[in-house]
Amino acid sequence: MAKTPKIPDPTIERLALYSRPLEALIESGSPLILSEKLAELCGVSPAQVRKDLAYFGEFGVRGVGYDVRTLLKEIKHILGTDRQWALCIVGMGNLGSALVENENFRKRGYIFSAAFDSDPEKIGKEMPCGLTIEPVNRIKELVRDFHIRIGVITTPPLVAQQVANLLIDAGIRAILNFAPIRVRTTDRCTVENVDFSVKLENLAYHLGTL
Amino acid sequence: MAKTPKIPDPTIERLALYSRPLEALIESGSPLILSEKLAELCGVSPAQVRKDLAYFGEFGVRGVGYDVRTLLKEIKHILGTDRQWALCIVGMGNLGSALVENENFRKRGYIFSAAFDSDPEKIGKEMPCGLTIEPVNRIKELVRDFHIRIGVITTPPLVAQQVANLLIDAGIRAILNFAPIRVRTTDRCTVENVDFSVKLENLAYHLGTL
DNA sequence: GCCTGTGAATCCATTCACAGCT
DNA sequence: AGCTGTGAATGGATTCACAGGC
Repeated sequence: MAKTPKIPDPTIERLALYSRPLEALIESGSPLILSEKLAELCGVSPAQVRKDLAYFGEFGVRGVGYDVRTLLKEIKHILGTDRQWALCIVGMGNLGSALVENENFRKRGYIFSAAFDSDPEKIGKEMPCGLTIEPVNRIKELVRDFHIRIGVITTPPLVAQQVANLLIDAGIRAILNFAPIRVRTTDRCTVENVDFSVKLENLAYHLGTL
Repeated sequence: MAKTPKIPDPTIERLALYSRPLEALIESGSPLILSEKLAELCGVSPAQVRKDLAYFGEFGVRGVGYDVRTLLKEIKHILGTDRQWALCIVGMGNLGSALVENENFRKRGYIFSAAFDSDPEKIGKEMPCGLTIEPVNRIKELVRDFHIRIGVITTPPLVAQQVANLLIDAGIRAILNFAPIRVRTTDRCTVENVDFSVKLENLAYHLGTL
């Protein structure tokens, strides 16, 4: 990947957004798309779309538009979605179990290669997707053996930080955290937090008192 | 709720964030917290904390700090987390089922009052939480009867927009959408999107090619 | 003519630095 | 003295508006 001078973080978040309708467009034929149309499909402004894409190169043709197929390929390359990524997940409750079965992940190249829990009841159980639940003390070993670079945390909040530490210690470089606390990391390791109730509270606020 | 002139959206997102450690602090005793400490727990700057809170009033005491208990109460009031909200959810696959069982929601006052699916196999089944899965054609009726104001979408992407339309038509004022497409709404209805794979692609990008 | 690519202008959020209370 | 509350300054991201190329 070339030395990209300074890309706004929101931009790379939107690139992922753009790829969704592009995938659909490939199915449904039309080979060309305009920034205006793509913008509408994603709920952003056309100028935004053009600027975001321009950070990475000249993917369009002036006076014409963007070729859907090559645009998608470029975006996937930028994001790294044109390769496969091995994931592990810690905390096999309802949410964890739902995630490993989720087709959306696999379709985009994210493969769950190991699942962990601390509950002796769960350890050793095989899941519908074929994975067997492993004890947390095997994290380091399996992360190494399967070349896992991304970890997913779906534990209760009280143990999330400890689990994050275990993952970092095992060499994990990126964490997707579903527990409703901020986990702390070293700068070797990136974290993205997904907190459902934060989103709900957002909605509740906008609903006001009515 | 007072006429709040112009609150940045990120601010209200962070209010929800602040409430998490505050809840924990109430358990563990200490009645007072400084903006600096709260900031550290949430991974933001102290000035940010003070500014965010100041949008809504003077909750702290100069030279002293914030009283944990009253601060949490104020935040909850602002966000509307001091009341209960009835939710409905459409799409009872793995993810939907995991969400309705999630304790986190209930603890914050979000109560699932109805669950819908279009699969005849699933309709009529009772879930561990006690809800029975209803057919989508009862959305309007049940939304009305249970005074539901927030809808959650956990369907496959292809039907998400139709479902959103049904919800809006039924009078829903806010939607939490887990399907990986942008759903369009009227301005009577707010949407928050939660797209896991966008987050993963973010992480993959930051990992680069290594 | 038409739509992309892009510097300039605008808008918005965060940080700074200090005034104001206790 | 200490820490919050807040206008002013800074830093970034979005939008504008037009130049560039088919």
